[in-house]
Amino acid sequence: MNHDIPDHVATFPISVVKDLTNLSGRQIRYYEEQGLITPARNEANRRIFSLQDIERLKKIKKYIDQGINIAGIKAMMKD
DNA sequence: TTTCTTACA
DNA sequence: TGTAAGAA
Repeated sequence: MNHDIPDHVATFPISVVKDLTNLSGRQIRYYEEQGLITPARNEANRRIFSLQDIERLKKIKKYIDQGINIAGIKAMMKD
């Protein structure tokens, strides 16, 4: 049986993402507002994140911890 | 109980 | 960025 979760499939609620990234809910929502991440939404308008979203946030946190601002991060991660 | 949006002493 | 409020 395949128990792996495809990295592009969104399944985690924000509470899990907070624990996995050490970012606050405020930060996670703000980064979405800034277009750095685009998590999906479920029928209840709840954000649901994929492993890809989580890796992206970890990368963002790394930059934030280095003192880089949103504009700078946007430029570097502009995919 | 958890998450969402909006607003700001 | 944190936190308060009110809604869902």
